[in-house]
Amino acid sequence: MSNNINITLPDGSVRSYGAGATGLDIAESISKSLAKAAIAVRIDGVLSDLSLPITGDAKVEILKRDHNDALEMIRHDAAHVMAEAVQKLFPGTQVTIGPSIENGFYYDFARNEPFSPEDFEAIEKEMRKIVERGDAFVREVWDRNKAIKFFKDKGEYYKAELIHDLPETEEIKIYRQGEWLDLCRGPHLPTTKHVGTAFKLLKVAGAYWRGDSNKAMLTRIYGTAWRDEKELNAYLHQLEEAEKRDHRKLGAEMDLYHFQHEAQGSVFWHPKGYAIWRILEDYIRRRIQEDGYVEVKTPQLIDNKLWEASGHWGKYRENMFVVPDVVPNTEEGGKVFKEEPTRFMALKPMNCPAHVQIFKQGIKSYRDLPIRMAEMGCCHRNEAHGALHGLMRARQLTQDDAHIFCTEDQIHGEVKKFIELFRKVYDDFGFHDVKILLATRPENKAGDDATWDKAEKAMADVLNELGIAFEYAPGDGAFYGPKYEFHLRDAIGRSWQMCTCQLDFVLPERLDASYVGEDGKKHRPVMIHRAVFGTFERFMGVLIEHYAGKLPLWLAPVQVVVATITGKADDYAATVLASLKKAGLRAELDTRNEKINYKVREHSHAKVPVMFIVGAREAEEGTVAIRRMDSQDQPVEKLENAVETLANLCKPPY
RNA sequence: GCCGUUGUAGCUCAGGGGUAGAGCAUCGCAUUCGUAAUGCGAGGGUCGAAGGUUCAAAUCCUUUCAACGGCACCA
Repeated sequence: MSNNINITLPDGSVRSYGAGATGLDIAESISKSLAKAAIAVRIDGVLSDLSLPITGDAKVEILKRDHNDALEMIRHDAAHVMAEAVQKLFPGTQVTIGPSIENGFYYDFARNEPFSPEDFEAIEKEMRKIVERGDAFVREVWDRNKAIKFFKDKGEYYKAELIHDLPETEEIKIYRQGEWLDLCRGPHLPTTKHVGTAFKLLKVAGAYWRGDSNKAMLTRIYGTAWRDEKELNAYLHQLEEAEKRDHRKLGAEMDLYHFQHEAQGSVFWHPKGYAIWRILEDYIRRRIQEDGYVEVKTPQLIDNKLWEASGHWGKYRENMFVVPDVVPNTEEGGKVFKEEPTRFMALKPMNCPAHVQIFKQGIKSYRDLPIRMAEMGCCHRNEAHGALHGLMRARQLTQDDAHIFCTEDQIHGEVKKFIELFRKVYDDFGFHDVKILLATRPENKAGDDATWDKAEKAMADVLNELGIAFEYAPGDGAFYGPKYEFHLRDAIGRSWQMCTCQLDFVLPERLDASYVGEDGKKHRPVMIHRAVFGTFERFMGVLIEHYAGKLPLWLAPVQVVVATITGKADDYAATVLASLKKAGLRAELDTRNEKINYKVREHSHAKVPVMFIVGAREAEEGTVAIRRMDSQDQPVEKLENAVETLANLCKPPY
């Protein structure tokens, strides 16, 4: 065996080094400046410490601070530095885990006293000291039992548990920075100095140990870290900007809707908000009618016997609003119910069981399939208080729902048809960055594994055949079948599931739906649950944030305001408004006794996309001065031309 | 549901044991104005709710409700 190893560099050149040479050795052999700038090394594609000896032939890439992976390492190291700082300042705090995340890092601590944002300054100060100290991150491999004992002796029970649960095959790696050390799989930057000072602690939050709500609640500190101050400030600025796009803030400012305590989690839609709703509803109706859907309406309150049969009573009850099927007691000061209720109904949390009931009316033939049964279905879900989040997570929600009853042979065609519909719709709304997941069987599931195998394979096949990239989300499926999840991000980067498409082999069986096949025998239909918007509520929330409230003309609740400069133009302004309304536009009139500056400012804030401004001159000449949002231009046009042009611009895309 | 933070006028916020404040918004009057705030005046609050401490509570304490940030759960 030779003592030399061949290292292939990214430019294709091959150099020979003694076995055990490190990334740093290689960098030094290339240039002094590279060695100085190097922060990590990629060995055969695996990110590693610069100081790790390389034992065999390998492809090696030296990474500098400007590399994308560097940012992740800076954040991970910042988490370690924070953990040391916290343990120094708050003795007795146990460390648990602290990964890098998108835009930053966090560390979960176990401590009886919670941390407060007021502690941040002290922690950051201590972190800067540790960075300034510049200790090397030293990698050590420990014996498993020694490591467990070490951490237990230190009172670090969470760490000991982590080590105990690591697979036998895994090396127990410890990274040391000066006196402080932590269990970690690495890799790390050469020294704490490399973390830099472009970091900031952002918030404290509770988080369950190992993500399990039955386990202890830890305190998590979130921070962000960047290569330099400039990047950090840009990010903090971006956060501020994102706050301004928040649909809850814009919803109030634009007078779209409100919430109040008495109907927690349910929306009071104001005229303008509901105008947007109706535009969405009209649009999606046109789309699904073209695709051969029929529309139905089903009951809100349904006896629990149906929910028992469908499986919701067993698997979904904690999310349902249950209503005793009893006449309430009306005695003053008496109990609400004289006796403990024994019969129950429930507000529907989903539309599917009701749609199956419609399917089951009469006898269906294979010739009737597929049946695409749609409903703008209003559902109620008893969401945990902490889960509620404006329009994104409400207790009353309305899905643009449909269930497609089809044969197994039709699955491919129907799913494909649906994905084409999804693409058209999201394109029309300007949503181009959609993440697609295939969610597979959860633990709490109905149906046998063979059925699940079949369903999951069918769904993966369709996407593969259509050449659509997707990722798996193991365990995230509905209890009755696997599903596609289509996720969009909100203003502050949170991802929300919108569109969905779920295959279901279970419910038709449970509710005994059948059709007569070509062979004259009974068969089970397959059910495809799908929603394009998902829910109107969430779709609107994302829509508002996506456009920062500045909705495209066809969606704007008020498309144009006619604003007068002087009372002398009031009569003319009324005729302008009439022409706009006649052309089918959503128009309003502002003849208030205010200066035009004031009106322009106010309607701009209300995000009205177009203003027709009329004064004495326009009244005289039969024209309007047109002001588009965010434009300094004020072209003056003949009224008829202006209305026609605007009407064309306001046409829905479909 | 769990951890933390915050609740004062319609909105944004100041005040912090001794008579409840500002700006914007609202209403009235004046002004008739050319593209992001015209002037003057008036009205508006059980200080989230309940209980407690105190001569006195918006302020201190307890409980509770809600909102916000996470976690868990999910469209």
